[in-house]
Amino acid sequence: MLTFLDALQGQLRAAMERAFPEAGQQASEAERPFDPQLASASRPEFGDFQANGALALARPLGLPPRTIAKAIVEQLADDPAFGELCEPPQIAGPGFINLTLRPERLAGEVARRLADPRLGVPTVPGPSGNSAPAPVVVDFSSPNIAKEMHVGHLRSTIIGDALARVLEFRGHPVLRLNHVGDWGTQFGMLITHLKQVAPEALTTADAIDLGDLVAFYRQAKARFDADAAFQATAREEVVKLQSGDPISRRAWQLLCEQSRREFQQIYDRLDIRLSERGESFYNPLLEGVVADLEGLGLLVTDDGAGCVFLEGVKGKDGQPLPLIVRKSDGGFNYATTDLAALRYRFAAPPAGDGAGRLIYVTDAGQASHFAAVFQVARRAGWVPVGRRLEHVPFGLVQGDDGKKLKTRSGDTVRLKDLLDEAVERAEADLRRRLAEEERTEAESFIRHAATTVGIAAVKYADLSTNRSTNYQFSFDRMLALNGNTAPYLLYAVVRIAGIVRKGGAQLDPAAGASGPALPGVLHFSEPQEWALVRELLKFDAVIAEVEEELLPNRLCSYLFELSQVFNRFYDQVPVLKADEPARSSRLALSRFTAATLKLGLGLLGIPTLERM
RNA sequence: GGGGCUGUAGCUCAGCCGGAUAGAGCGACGGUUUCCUAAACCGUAGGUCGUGGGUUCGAGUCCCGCCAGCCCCGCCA
Repeated sequence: MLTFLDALQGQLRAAMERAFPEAGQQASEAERPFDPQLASASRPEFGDFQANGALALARPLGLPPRTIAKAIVEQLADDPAFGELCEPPQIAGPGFINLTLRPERLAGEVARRLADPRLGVPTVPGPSGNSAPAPVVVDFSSPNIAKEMHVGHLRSTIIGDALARVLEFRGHPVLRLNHVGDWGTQFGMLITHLKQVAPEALTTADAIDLGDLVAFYRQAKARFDADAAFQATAREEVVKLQSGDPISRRAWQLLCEQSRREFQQIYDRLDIRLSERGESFYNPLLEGVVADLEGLGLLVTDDGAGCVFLEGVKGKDGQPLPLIVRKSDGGFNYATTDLAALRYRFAAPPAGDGAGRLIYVTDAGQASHFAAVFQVARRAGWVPVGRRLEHVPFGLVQGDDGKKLKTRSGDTVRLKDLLDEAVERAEADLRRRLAEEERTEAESFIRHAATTVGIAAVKYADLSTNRSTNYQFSFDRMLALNGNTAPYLLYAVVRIAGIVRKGGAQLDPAAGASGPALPGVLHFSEPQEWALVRELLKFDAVIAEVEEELLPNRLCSYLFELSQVFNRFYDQVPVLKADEPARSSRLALSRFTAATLKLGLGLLGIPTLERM
């Protein structure tokens, strides 16, 4: 619908300017040209679009809104391009202009998209001619080395991946950066502990298997908290590591490699691709960041700490709050690292990534931290004009009790356990249904279907709620076969795929040439067909919206609504039993629906099944 | 004390740049097996959109006050 929307936007504005030339002239000169306020129709009976611009003009023009609407509609009647696109407009209510696209244009658009593997979603053009668009950095997941991935990493990982997929599909080069916590004072105690319990690991390859890193971390932490001598050694170890001591460095690498292997198991299960670029990467740049802030006159030393005082952020005593970038002991902290990373990502290659847009997917609790970092970066001039810098916050994962999700014993929920349970539940559910229906399926089929459904349920539950609010985690709800859930959508794909198979049409548009030919002209007559056509054609606008607003739940809602509209269509209109030419046209709509659901779910990081 | 987020049907949540009669799923009640795997479809009931003001032709949406919950606030990330 985006191409139609663009065309109508221009036609409406031109009509408004022809209807009210003087006011239009003034509006343009004031840099506030007429806005037709074109939007999707709020109800189907109003057509495809509604233009609300006449209402806003009532006051400045001193005319009743319906009179204004009438004048605009009269001008539209003189525009042949408009006449080819739309039925005659209707004026309704206080002065809305309702627009209905001509059926043959809708049908033509369906045919065009069916022949396109991208289903009509355009790719972004380069900024100037042939050159590639600037990359988008999506910073997400970001677990800590030597710790386990837990439920706290779930949303960042899943939301970040979905956003990256949508941006990639739109043709942006995307840098998926895993900003892992691989640097900092905790490595002092970890390395000290490693040196003492397994010194051979530092000289011999694969001498030990660290195995349970979490237990290792706990042991180190326990000793650090209890033993003053250990503490002192650990502090010295931090200094050694930072000064590049080879043995300390080797120990650090061992810990990182072990963690990386464990993280990768989770990423493989979730089918998530990430480039690791941890905090240590920016280590050599920290000095320069602070020096440059000082050179810019932004740095103030307060209580021995290097601070940039924030504008518009006041503390308890009414004094401005600082962002500390150099600790009183001379060390740097996460704010310094975040500033270094931000600057590097915007900087032109080869000294940086040359990013056009920088997206941080972290929990909402870090909002003020990022606001502070962003402010300092802007004041330092590290955010080039025209580039976008966005924190994409999300709420907590809560249990049924409305509190932060914990295990029964009160521990943090490990991501591995969470995924295991989802898959186990999906499998039990599938086996029960197979038994009820007296179906027999291969073990490999059952395991594959259960894994797909279980993981999809976890992902979809997270993505389908507006990310800014906390969300209540519930296996029962996410695995429900009805409602806005992954199982419902996956099953919709299976059913529609079944219809298409039986009807003999090709599902994959890319393979269209080898399958039975589509009808040359699509014929639609029933309102249910038109409702489905209109829903299908919204896909491009939905993708554009997710790209802009970074809200995956908009795509989820769309896919769910599309399934519902399809089910209504299939319930009320015969497809396989219809006579030609309706049969082919209806099969084409079915094929289009399945393709849209598959593509949309794919962009959410959810693979589909042919049978389940 | 300051700042942020949240508050919409019994429950879980949508609600796009302010637009026409506030939506969905679950749960409850009632109806429907001519095509695909009924994991569906149709209908009924259920709302002072936390609350009080304001702006506007028009407010769930914008502004201000208040209430409640969660989170953040100098050297952890």
